[in-house]
Amino acid sequence: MSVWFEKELKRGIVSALQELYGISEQEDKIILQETKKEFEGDRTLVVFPYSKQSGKSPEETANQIGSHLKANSSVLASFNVVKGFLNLLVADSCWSDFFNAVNAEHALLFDPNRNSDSPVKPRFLMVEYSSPNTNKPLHLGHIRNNLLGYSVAEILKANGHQVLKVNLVNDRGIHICKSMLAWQKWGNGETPSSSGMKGDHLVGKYYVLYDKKYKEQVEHLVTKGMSKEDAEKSAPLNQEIQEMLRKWESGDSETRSLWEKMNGWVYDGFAITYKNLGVDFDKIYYESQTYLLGKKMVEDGVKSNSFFRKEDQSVWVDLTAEGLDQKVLLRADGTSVYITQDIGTAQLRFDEHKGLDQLIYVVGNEQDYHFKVLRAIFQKLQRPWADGLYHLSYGMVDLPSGKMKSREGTVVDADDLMKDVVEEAEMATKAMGKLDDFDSAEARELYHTLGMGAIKYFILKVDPKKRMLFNPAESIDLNGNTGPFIQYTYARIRSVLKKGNKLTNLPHYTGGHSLSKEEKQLLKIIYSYPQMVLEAGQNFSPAVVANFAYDVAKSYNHFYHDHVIVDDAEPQTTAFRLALSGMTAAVISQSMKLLGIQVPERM
RNA sequence: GGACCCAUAGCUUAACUGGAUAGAGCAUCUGACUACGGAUCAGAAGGUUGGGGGUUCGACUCCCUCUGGGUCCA
Repeated sequence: MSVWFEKELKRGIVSALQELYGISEQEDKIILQETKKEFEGDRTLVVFPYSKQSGKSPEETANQIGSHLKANSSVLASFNVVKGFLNLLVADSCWSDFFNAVNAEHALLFDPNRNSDSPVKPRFLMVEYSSPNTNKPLHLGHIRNNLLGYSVAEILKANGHQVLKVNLVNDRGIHICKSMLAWQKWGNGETPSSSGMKGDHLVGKYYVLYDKKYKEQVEHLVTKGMSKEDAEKSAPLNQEIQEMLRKWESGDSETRSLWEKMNGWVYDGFAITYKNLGVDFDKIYYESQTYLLGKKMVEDGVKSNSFFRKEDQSVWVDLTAEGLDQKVLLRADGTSVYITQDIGTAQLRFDEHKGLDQLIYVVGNEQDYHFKVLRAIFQKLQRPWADGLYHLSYGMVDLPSGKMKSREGTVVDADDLMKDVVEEAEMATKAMGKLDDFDSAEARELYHTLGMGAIKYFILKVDPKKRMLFNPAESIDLNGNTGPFIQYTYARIRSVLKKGNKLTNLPHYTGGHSLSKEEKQLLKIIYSYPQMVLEAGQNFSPAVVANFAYDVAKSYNHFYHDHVIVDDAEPQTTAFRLALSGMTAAVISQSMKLLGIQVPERM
C-alpha cells in the first residue's frame, strides 16, 4: 500500500546516506520524529549523528540529504533546515490518500501493522491484577491497580497479543482469621442480608473490630506492667488467632465452613465492585489452592540444593550472588511466607498454559524487591520461562493526609468513591439542564458513564510508574483534560453526524477537497493511532492512550470551531468533513475503550 | 546498617526514551459567532525542571554529590 509515506521517506534517507557519504544505515534504525509545531514540516530527521561521518557541518549535511530526497522521492513536497534538524514536509496527497484509504476500509484505522513492514509478533501473555485480600473491602489503591491491569490487558490485545486476565485472591492466612474470630465472638450471627451491608464491608467491619479489641487487651496488659512486646504475644486474642490458623491449616471442618461462608460474602461484595468498575477476569486463582504446591517446590529445591535449611529448620535461598540478600522461604515452624505461595502460583500457571510467554504482575512498587527475588528464584531453579516474569510496578496513590491505613480507618473506600463521583456527575449534568428526553434509567446509566469516565481518566492519565496524589475532598474536574471532556467531544460528533445523516442529497465523497490546516492536523493525529498503541503496549502505559485521546478531542474541537461541517451549499466538503468526523469519533471511542471508559451517544 | 524509587508553574501533570523556544489542564485575568451541542474555543500571566558539579554539538532525561520525601530487606 503506497499510502504509508514514512517507509518511503526512510528508504530515501537510507539511499541518500549511502550515495552521499557511503554510510550504511538500517532502514528501521532511522528515527523520524514529528516536527514541532513552530516549524514547517511533518517529520524531522536529526542529522547531528550523521554529520560526524559525513565530515560536513550539520546544516550542510541536512541540506544535502534534503536535496537528495527531494530529487528522488515523490512524497516529499519540500524541506527546510534549522541547525541540524531536517524538516520534511510531506505532500498533501499523502494525507488525502490516507483519508481515502481509511474511508474505503475502516479497519485500517486500527490496524496495528498499518505503518510497519515488520509486524509485531503475537505473543501469549497473562496479566495478573487486582489481587485482593478477603478480609476487607477494596480501596483507592486497588482502584488504580484494577484500572491499570484491565487497561494494559486491553492495550496488549490491541497490539495483537493473546491475553489472559487473571486475579489472585489472597484468601487464607492470619489476617483472614482475624475477621472470622471477631465475627464468631461478637457477630451475633450477623449476615449481609440481616445487616443490609455489602459482604466485603461486613467482613471488613469485623477485621477492624478485632484490631480494636486486640489493642485494648495489649494496653491492659501493659498497664499491668508487661512490656509491649510480651503483651502483644500473650494477649488472649493472639493466642486464639494462632489456634484458629492451626485449625484452618489442619482442615478443621467447623473453621473451614466459617471461612467458606465469610469468604462467600466477600466474593459477592467484590463482584459488585468489579462490575461497577467495569473490570473482569478470565480466571481466578486462590492462594488456598496454590500455597501447598509452593511448599512442595521449596522442599524439592532443598533436595536439589537450590535452597538450604538452617539448624532451626527454616528454609532459605541465598541470592547474594545476584546482588540480593538471603531470603526465607519457609519459617522454622514449617508455615509458608508470602513468596512461598507466589512460587507455587507461578509454576502452576506455566504448567497450565503451555506456550505462555510472559506473566505480568500488576503490583505496587513497594513490592519491587519481592519480585526481583521471585524472578531470581526461578532463574536459580532454571525454569526456562523465568525471564518472562515481569513486574508492572506502579506508584502508590497518596492522599493529602498521608498514607492510607486500613486498620486505622484512614482509607478511601472504593465503593464510596465511585458513588461520590457518580453523584458528582449527576449534579453537574442536572445543573446544565441537558437531560431533555432521558428517562430515569438512561439518566442513571449516563451518570455512571460520566462519573466513572472522570475517575478512570484521572487515574490512568498519569504515568503508572509515578506515585500520584488524589484529593477526594476536591471533587473530580469535568472540564479541561478530563474524561468527560473527551466524552463530550464524542457526543458532540455523534450529534453532528446525526444531523448530517438527515441530508438526503449528500453525495459520496469522491475526492478533491483541499485540506485546511486544522483538517490536516486532525488527520495526522488519527494517522498516528497504531504507533501510539504500539508505544503504549511497549511501555505498559495507559497514560499514552489517555494523552492521545485528549489530543484527538482537542484537535477536533479546534477544527469544529473553525469550520462549518454541514453546509447544504457544499456537498463535497460536507461529505469529507462528515467522514473525517466519523473517523475521529471511531478513534476516540476505541482509545477510550482501551482505557475501559465508555463514551455516550448523548450527554 | 544495606538496597531501591521519586522531585517539573500556586495545584494536578506532559515531553516521542539524549534533540529545536519544557507542552497541557485547574485556579486567576481578558475575550468569542442569535449555536452543526458553551462540559467549547482564542488570548494573557505563571518555570534557574529541588541545589551544586560533570559528560555532550545538545541534558527534565545519563554520571557524581548534597537536600527533601517515600519504599523495601535482616
